[in-house]
Amino acid sequence: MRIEKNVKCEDCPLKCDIYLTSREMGMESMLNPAYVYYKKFETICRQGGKIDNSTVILKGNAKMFVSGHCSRNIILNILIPSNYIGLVSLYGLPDYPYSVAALEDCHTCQINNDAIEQIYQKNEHFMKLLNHSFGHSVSNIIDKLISLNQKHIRGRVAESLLYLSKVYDSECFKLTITRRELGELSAISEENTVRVLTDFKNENIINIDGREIELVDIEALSRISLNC
Amino acid sequence: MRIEKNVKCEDCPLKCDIYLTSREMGMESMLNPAYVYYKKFETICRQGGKIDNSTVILKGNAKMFVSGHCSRNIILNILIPSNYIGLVSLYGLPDYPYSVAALEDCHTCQINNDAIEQIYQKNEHFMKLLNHSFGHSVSNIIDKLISLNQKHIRGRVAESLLYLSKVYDSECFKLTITRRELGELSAISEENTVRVLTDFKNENIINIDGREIELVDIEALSRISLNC
DNA sequence: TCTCGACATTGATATTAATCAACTATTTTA
DNA sequence: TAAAATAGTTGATTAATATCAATGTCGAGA
Repeated sequence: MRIEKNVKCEDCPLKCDIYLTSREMGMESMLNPAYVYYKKFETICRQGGKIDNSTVILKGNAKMFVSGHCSRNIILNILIPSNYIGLVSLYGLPDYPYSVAALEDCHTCQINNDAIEQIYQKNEHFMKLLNHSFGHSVSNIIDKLISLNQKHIRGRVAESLLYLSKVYDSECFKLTITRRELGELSAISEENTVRVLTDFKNENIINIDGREIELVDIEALSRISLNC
Repeated sequence: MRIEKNVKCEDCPLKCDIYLTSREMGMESMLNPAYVYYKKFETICRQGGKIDNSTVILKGNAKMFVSGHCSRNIILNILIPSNYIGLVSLYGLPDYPYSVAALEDCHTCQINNDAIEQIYQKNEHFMKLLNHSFGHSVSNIIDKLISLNQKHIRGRVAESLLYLSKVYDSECFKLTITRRELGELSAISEENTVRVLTDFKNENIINIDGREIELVDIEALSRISLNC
């Protein structure tokens, strides 16, 4: 982790959103964003830690995960540039309910929650957006709950692959996560993750070359993902 | 389901909260709460259905659950008088992410969301509360996610019993749910639910007499619940 | 009171997925 | 570059839980 000086961040969504409103309200000078750089594997925020800022990923991938019992992790999301951390908890929780760790070197932009809170205290539109995002969080986690509990490993891996395809916005992508982490995304063991991937390959549903994955038969993946 | 006329609801928390603010803002007359009665087993709201009101349980128990694949259910919460339905989704989601069904005959108070929204549009305090409640929802479901995925059935049943003890606010309570539903609360089969209950009884951790359950050794239950 | 149906219980079996063990391939680092 | 660490793979075994089958119990209603 390193604070970066003299960063010019043209396309920082957090700054844009907040910057515009703060200027509108003449509170522009309060923002003082910090640009923070994390090396691969570094922790960006830790489950149980105090939330005191809103962070947006500018560059690099990160994983949002929860540490369960026996230090077994479940990955909730893969974060890509423009994704927020912490904002979902503004006014909500004092502590992070999850951890975030860098999968690659990550550049972030962080703004203190006090500043955001003061600016948005009377901004109904922003609060609505925040609530909306909360609602979707609840909905996503409920979906995950059902998947993990009721789908078999083939369905869970298929779902994860389809999810990653959406995240990377292509049917052909290079994984930023290990097989173990792909397992944690589906909440199954590393070994079974590999086995299912191999099966899918042999069934000509996907192509694998190391971390390069190509979804060949999306139709089949969707069908497998929906079966329980 | 039956709309009840001429109900006097002295201790309706929804009405109180909203009533006070609406009076403050001179919008009292917009509320028009409906008092609705549901017979045991009736659906109070259905997963995927449009959310157009906020409902508070005045009397009776209900279950909040999600229907997964193969119409297998997972119960998220048991609702008791004073618990809200739908409010958590105000501004958030257009559709219910869960269903609620009456476990007993239930009396409810329902207020149209449009009315609440207009009253609270500029009420920062209420929005904060709403966000706070959202944060806790996320947090609770994440906990459930970890439990279901990483705890064994003994731990999950122990956790459910401790949860029910909190809901019913006593170490000795009469279940409002069947064994099957107790299983759905722990996301395990009915048969294994019975087996674990019987084991707990033989280990003198609980006493069972039909639907009457007494938690004898809470210490042990907590320990079992925390083991993975 | 009898019967039906929902609920509860128990044992046997099958299935699923985790774990263990061994090994190969690929990166990192000294 | 060699050695060590990390990542990926495969097979065998074990453990956990679901499912199936049978039976018991209780209350509501004819």
